[in-house]
Amino acid sequence: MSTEPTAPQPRHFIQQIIDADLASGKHKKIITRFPPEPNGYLHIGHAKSICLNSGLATEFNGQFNLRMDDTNPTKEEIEYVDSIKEDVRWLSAEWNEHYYQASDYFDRMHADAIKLIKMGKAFVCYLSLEEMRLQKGDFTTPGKDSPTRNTSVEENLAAFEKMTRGEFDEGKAVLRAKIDMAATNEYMRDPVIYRIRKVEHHNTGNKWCVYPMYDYAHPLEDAYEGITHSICTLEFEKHRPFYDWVVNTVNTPSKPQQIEFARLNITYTVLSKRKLLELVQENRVNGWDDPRMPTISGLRRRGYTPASIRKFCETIGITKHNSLTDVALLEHAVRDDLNKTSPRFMAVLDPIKLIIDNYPEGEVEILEAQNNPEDPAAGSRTVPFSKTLLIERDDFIEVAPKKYFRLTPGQEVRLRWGYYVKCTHCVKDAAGNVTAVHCTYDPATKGGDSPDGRKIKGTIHWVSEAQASDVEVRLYDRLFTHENLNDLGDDEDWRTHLNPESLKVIRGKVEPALLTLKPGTRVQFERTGYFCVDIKDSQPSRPVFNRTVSLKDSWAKQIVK
RNA sequence: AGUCCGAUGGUGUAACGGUAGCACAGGAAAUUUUGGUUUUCCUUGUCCAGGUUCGAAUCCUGGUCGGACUACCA
Repeated sequence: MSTEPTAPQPRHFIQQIIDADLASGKHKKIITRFPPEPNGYLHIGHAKSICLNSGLATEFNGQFNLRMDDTNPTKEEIEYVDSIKEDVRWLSAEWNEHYYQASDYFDRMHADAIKLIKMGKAFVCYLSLEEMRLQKGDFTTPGKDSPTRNTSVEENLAAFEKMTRGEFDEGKAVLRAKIDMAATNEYMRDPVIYRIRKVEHHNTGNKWCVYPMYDYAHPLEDAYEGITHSICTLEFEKHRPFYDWVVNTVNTPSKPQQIEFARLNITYTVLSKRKLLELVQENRVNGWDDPRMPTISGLRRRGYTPASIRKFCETIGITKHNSLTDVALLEHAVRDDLNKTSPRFMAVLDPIKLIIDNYPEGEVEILEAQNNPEDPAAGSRTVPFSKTLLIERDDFIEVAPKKYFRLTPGQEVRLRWGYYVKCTHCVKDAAGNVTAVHCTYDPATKGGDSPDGRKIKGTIHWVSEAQASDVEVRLYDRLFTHENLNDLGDDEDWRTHLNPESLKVIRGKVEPALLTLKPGTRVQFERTGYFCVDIKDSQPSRPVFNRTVSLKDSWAKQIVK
């Protein structure tokens, strides 16, 4: 039996490299890794890398490692380690038992540094930072050799030992690889591989006062773990020759291959750890998990699902050229997911009274409402109905434009799950603001169908005033008003483009069923958008709702035209 | 300035010498107890100039434009 021929799945360049490596027998099994430095919270750009690396491991039946790249104790904290693990787990990238820390390799890296010294491939240099910069040369001029470049192996061994014991102050000595000061690639001009940092490390405490540099440490970490494909972003392209130099000169048993891909950029947001840290430190947002932040924790709190983020990462693909992804792609991914999965409720965000003049005073009816028309299995709930309701202020207009299907004097609309009502008139205050809308209902249309089959164009949502609850609703919008934050002039501060209206806090009126939801629950407010119960600030029976994303609104578009 | 990398609709991508396809965005319609969803249709593209070839988005040469790099950060 043969399966129906299907179109071949498009394969990006990294999958093709792996295909070839497996076919040639270079590798039997692949091992990938995600190696964040624990100096900040993960963001959607990291999600791209996590999905890529863990996805490749799954696809090729390989292994995925999570590794803290913690070689610089001055910037790293245990708080970040914990948040990173939580976020990677939330995205359901499974590392199983393969959790590692670069700092656990410090002994081995140090031994390999001694190996390099013995080979005459590394030396201790006493040049100051400034002197070293001057001797480095530039794009067009070769660098100058360090005065200690040709000292004996014995001297270097002793000097490195002194460094390691803490006999030098910070900045007084470094260990450098001995390669070529005239190399066209600056990263090959005797790069520093160990520096002195007399700082406590969150994992190794005060055991060390010398710490390996990224360019030296990273290839070794990969090699120690047997990583086959070490995937990083484009800015490391020029580091690759040194990566290979380390692997080949130390001659590690396994020889990982570095592959670079383009990092993610999204319109109307910043995606650099430094800028995100500044937003937090300058209190421009309320922490790393502020729902406006593009961090994983921010998106989670905003109501994004892991599946929607994974879908987004799949959609944007993997290439080597820099691009700017429209945030609409992200929003589409979450709408698409939430549309299928979230139960519907009625909530009125900008209430105005609707009084049904011919409805009995004091009567309360219990109506049945479907939870999700997309999913009959989601069942139904009940909503109370009475003479005085609250509806959206937008759903009434005294003088209606063409094709307005909502309430306007003389027009009939359907109250969702309720009755047909016909608008009669409105009441205004002294200033001319509408304070209440009046209507009459047709008792024969209970549930929203009319026996005579007459068609109603507009259906609006509502809550019964007496039974409605007052809740806090947070309406989030994009954090920046500028589309491409990478495109600013040198003297232009990205902060000036912050959107002053990125957060609006309002009080809404909601149906009773909305009060008992657990924090983190995602729902749709019918005709409005997707919301979730805030996981931090909600209290029992006092939920706070975060707007994840609004529904598409083609009427709003039409009205603009 | 040098080296390296890249260039496909408005945006993100696919096509690996043989019909430029998909998704988003935008537009039109049908369906709809959400102006949502769903369905159908439409608009819009191979950076430029040469070359190789029966045939080029794809290979070659030259240009143009964009990005990365000048840390004892990662």
